[in-house]
Amino acid sequence: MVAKGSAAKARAGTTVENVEVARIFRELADLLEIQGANPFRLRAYRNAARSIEELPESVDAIARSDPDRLCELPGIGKNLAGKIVEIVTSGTLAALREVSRELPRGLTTLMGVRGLGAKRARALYDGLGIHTLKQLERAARAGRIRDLAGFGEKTEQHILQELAARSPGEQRVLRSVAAQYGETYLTYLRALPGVLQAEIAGSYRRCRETVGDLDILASVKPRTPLVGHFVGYPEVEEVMAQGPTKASVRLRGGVQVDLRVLDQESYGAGLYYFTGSKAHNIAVRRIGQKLGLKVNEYGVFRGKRRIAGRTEADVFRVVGLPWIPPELREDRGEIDAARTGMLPRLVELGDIRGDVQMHTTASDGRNTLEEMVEAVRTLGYEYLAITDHSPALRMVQGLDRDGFRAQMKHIERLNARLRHVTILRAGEIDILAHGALDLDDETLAEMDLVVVSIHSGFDLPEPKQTERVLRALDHRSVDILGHPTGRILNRRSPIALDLERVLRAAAERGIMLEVNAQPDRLDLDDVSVRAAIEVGVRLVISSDAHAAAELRFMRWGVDQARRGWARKEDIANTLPFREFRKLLHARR
DNA sequence: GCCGTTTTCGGCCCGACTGTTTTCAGTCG
Repeated sequence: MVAKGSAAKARAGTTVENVEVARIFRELADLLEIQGANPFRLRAYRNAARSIEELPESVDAIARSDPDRLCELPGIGKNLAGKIVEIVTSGTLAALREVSRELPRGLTTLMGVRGLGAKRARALYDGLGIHTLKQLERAARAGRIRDLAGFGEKTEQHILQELAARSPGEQRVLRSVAAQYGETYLTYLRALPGVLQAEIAGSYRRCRETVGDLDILASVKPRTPLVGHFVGYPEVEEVMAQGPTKASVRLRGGVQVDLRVLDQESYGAGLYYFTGSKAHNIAVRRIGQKLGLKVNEYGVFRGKRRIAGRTEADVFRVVGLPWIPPELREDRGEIDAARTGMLPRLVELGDIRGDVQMHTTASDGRNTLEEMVEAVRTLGYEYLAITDHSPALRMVQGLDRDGFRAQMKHIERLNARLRHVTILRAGEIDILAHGALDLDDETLAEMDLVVVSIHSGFDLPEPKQTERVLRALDHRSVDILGHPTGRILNRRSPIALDLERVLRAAAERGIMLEVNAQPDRLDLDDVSVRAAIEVGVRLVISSDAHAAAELRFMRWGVDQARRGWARKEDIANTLPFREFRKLLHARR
């Protein structure tokens, strides 16, 4: 199916997406694994897939214009460069067709079932001819799987459970939701006497926008029965595994939580190890190896002697690196940066001086302007922009020209008597179908700050969508492009946009891009944040609050920006009000 | 299949738990 879709696209003359190339490589790796191919070859395909996925520019464009440059991408050599060119030009991959002559493509979906890997997929196919989830379920129900060598009754039951559990809960959990589950669990665990330290590690600690599961790490005094306490948590629905130092449970609501218990001497090494990412850990372990050291979750060892483990900083120190913030640990260049003293000093929540997108009851907000101002004051910000919607957004009753003018007058009166905080007269103006703005030029020119966003026409093809956005950015009153890709996590894909061109245009015109901090938007994403900074685009982090309580979403946006290597100076709303205002004036 | 402050050949991260095994393979993170 993958190859067919690509072929159709290639014929239509449009580009093959990076994620699609990555998916083909992953599928090929899975099939090769089932065939029993050299494991390092599989790793090469999977590394390449990841590398392509994280590439902020189009691999299709590189393949067409300058194929030699493909070999400069991490994990891509001559062979894989050739395969990328083949995918981009023909839409298919001969190697994939070849493997699927021997093995049905569907076999790889079996590997998506927890507990089934390549070996068992192969056994299921060879023994029972199973290559779809439906066949798998039927065979399990009929009790035919238990007779296969290496399988048993328990495995069969487990497969049925996994199949039953999977349909609704395949999505990753939003970081903000994971935070609620995780922090409560943590409080419960810490309350057990004998628990010395406990933290959430994994992708949650790395501040990824979504998490697959939660990894909790704890150190205890000897003989503390933490695993028992862990599985006894009232919200636990199912205990999936339980050993002396490790356990996995599934909570009501479907979130999986893993616990690892270590003693204090190993806590730092364990925290480091289970924070990941896997790719980062492997890279650092390799450095350790070259120094004659063994790095594992219990510490760093020279021979049998542990030379580090109590803290993360110790682990980094003995392999010759400074401590690297978890947000950067993705093996995207942070290790080289650390080695050469080039790690960025990342922006922090405390650096934020203003919030420049929020809504009031004048459009779709739930609190009045005065209530929002008061809430902003409590947070200690110096300024805020009120950015109610424009008229095109019918369903929320956006403001029209007169509405905005009345609101601006109102704000002027409020500003006259406010101290310590200034309200910017602003709006979130819709970008209409062909890139025109949803408010007259005169009113726009009177505003202190103009955010423009797309709220309709999400499905335009890339060239049209890109032209539409570029045209909107041509408007001289525009200051900020709001939630630039329009994606909603787990619900709506990003619009098709040539982000490179948009970034270049924004850089030229001094237009800022938003990192929208709504936990289901987090738009721009981490890779795009970094790409924006690299071409010199200034960013803002905005809560886009639709209620006073949502002003606190700012933290999710800051996390996201940090993952994109953003420093304080990359984020315009870390500026004091005078300087931020100067920045706005300089544009006009 | 990639990659190189030991290398263009010979490496490529490491340990816990489960279930099916009589000492370990498979899977996962």
